[in-house]
Amino acid sequence: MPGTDPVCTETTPSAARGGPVSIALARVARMHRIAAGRRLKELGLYPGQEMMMMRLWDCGPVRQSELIQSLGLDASTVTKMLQRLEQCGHVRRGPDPADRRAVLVEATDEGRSLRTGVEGVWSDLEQLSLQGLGPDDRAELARLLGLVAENLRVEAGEAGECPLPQGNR
Amino acid sequence: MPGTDPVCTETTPSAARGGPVSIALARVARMHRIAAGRRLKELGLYPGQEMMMMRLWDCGPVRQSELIQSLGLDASTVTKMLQRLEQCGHVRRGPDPADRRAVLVEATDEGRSLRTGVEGVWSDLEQLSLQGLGPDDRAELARLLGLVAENLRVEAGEAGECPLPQGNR
DNA sequence: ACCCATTCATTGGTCGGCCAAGGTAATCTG
DNA sequence: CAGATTACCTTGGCCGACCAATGAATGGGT
Repeated sequence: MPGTDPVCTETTPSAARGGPVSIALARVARMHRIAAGRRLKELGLYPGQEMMMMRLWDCGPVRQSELIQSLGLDASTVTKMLQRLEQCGHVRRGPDPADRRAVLVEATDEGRSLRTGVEGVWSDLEQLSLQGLGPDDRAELARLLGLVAENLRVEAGEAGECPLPQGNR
Repeated sequence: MPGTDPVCTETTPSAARGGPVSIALARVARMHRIAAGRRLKELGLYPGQEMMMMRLWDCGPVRQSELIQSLGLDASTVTKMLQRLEQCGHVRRGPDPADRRAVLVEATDEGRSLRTGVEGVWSDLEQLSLQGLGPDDRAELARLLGLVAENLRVEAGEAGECPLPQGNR
């Protein structure tokens, strides 16, 4: 610790020695999100909104609470995101006649028109990320990520479980 | 718009069909971050700050610009984060005598005392995430994540490259 | 019928993160 | 040595995301 220049050009902080995979995961995810953001920006979307729209494309008019559950996000996050999406014209919101405190959400035609663009972004990103990986490597990666997701699902807010494919209400 | 109940309990949005790995990656990363956040909160840190502190633990007094580069974050993000960390007493900042526009950052003793806690959180998280994975699966996951990181590094802001292990100035 | 617990959504606050602009200091030119 | 260009940081604005607290409507007990 005397007059040494610590150089410090370590790529992995020493305190993260105990979690190499976690570090790699965090880094990859951030880069992935950045790359997604760049592409989504040209569509007029912010990262995170594309998931919302995907859900709406599949669903037709949905109650906000179902969106919250299926996305695994906080209620307030969804509220604000929908307010912005509504103001941009991508989404329409209205009261639920069956439950006067609920809100029904639906993609507008303009929102639906984003679909092909988002799909393109998404598959483009997939292709970029997995460049140079053979089919077996890709499958293996998917499998391992699935296992990790299962491990984390227990304690994290469980985003996206679907135990009952039964008629909803 | 007829009386159909689309059920919609799909766990994967159909529009994301083209990027299964990307979807899994995003989900896992978010759950991972949430789990990290829960644990870091008990240490008085917010998710993201731990990386900053790790860097500072390794480095001694560093110029802010080096932090920016090694973390791969935006300059403004680092500025604000450091302002908050300074106000919490985890970090000290001062002028660089050699360059009057630069700022030197250093962890305080209080900041250094967080290290064991953060290491614990990190390894705890690693253990939770990789539960049930054998050593070879873990190595495989690390390898595949490394490949993906390399693919994304090209276009994303390259967080954490260290091309020249040479004495700096 | 009544009250109480639950659900649904919103607001306000905080943080991490980005971008765009700006100001100051160093450095590279001519 | 003057002028333009770069590097370093800060500010302000915006968005995604969390938590905590609130209000409104529903539903269940007794």
